[in-house]
Amino acid sequence: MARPPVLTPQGQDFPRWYQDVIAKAELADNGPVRGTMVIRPWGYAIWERMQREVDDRIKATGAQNAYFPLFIPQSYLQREAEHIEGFSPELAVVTHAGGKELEEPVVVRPTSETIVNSFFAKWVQSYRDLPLLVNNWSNVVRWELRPRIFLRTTEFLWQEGHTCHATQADAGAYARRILDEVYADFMESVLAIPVLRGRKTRRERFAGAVNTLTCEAMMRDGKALQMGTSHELGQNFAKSFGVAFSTADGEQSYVWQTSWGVSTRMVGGLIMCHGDDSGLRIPPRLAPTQAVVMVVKEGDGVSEAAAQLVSELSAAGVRCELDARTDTAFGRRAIDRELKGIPVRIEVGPREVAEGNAMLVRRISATKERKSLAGLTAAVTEALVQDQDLLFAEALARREGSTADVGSFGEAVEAAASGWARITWAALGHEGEAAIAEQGVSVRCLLRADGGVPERDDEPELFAIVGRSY
RNA sequence: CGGGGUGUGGCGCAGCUUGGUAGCGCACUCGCUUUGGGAGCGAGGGGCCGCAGGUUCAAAUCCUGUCACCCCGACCA
Repeated sequence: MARPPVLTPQGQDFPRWYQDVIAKAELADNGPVRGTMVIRPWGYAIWERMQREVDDRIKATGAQNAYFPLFIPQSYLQREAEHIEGFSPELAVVTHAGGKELEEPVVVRPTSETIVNSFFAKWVQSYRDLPLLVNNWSNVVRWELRPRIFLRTTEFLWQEGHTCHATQADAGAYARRILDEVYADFMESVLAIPVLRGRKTRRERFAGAVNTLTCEAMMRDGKALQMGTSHELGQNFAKSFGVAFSTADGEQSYVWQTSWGVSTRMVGGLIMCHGDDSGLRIPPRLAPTQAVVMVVKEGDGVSEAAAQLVSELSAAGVRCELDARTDTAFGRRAIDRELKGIPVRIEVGPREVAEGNAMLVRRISATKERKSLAGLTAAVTEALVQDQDLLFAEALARREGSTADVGSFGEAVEAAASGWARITWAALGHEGEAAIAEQGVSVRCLLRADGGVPERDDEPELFAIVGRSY
């Protein structure tokens, strides 16, 4: 009966556990080119759910989707000095095509600020064209030295938003709105991942931005994951690309811009924030399949009862599927669903049908209860709501319990071995930031004392959250 | 780029020291028995031993070179 565990236990080797879950839950495979990945149907279904939820929120802020090209003239990248300096080490450049060498090499987009702005320059003429709010769902390529599937891949999928505003205040407010209403809301209410919203230090800022806002989450091993960023670009790109407009007074002015993105990295965050030694745990609001009705064993009326449950659950709005593959051992199927993180399992067999009930097995609360067939749909919908909250509460408690208030660099580094440290920015500063970097520890973000997002780096009484990161 | 390690069926590994023509577990196929927490038994299929040279009657094994990948340090969603 005692079998070796399906997955390497987290406590034994976390990175190994991560690789194991991805393989066993059939999320993805490594591609043939280093750093590339094949996202398998279950992994992609999760991504599609993320896309849907994020896309709805983006549109609610007034942005519209558009598409910009994969290939960008190399010269475009060079127009913004900091930007090219930041990205040049990781660019993939096409020098040959159509059987001959190209006159001007073409880069595969690492991000689209340059090509987007070259068109914004044409589209924006008047203050009446502002704000211009555009979002692009795409793939991008950044040649990675040390790839890690979903977390840091050479090619990844994401959305990148690009906006133009008439004033700095408007741009700043919009960058903040994306952070709050799109990213943090999605991560907390759908992914059930608590995030700290903060401001990046100069060192951690996006290449070409004047301010980078971030959502930082803690993984189960205590490391931080940057789940999403929203940047204020100031007028840097506007000046490089000539994105200017006539104000109501007839003056020429450069636009103020933002850009912001979340990527398939969130899938990695989902895995590492919620997964346990039995596999994935997908929050109900995200789960592509929320409930699976399993025929445990054939018998009188079993298939009919199972089919009936599926149709009742579907009618109640539960994303639901039937598993009647009784040619495969029950234990195998049950474990497979656990690995994939499906929130609720309903087990029906001859015993249950005879008694007029079914077994409700919950992945997140790890409970198993007998329920009458008549009350099952209500019990499932209630369980889905409760377990969404339970998962969030658990992650929040873990983060709180693994964050230490410290007063020195040394203590911060020590705390970062197992979690995060909170230290005043005055005590740390840029020198401290450089010092802890030697130990592989970085400032994840700056916060106000009340947890609010700072407007400036030099506000008094700021706190730095420091830790190891992916 | 610096340090450490590994390349053997789809996956994970043994075999190498002391050369003799490749094996184990999982997975896969077929059959029977099973089916309430990774089923059992039996029978099968599948390997350029990373690549290229060399030594030898004979190389997965010894020698030389080379490539790839993994882990740890400087950058990134």
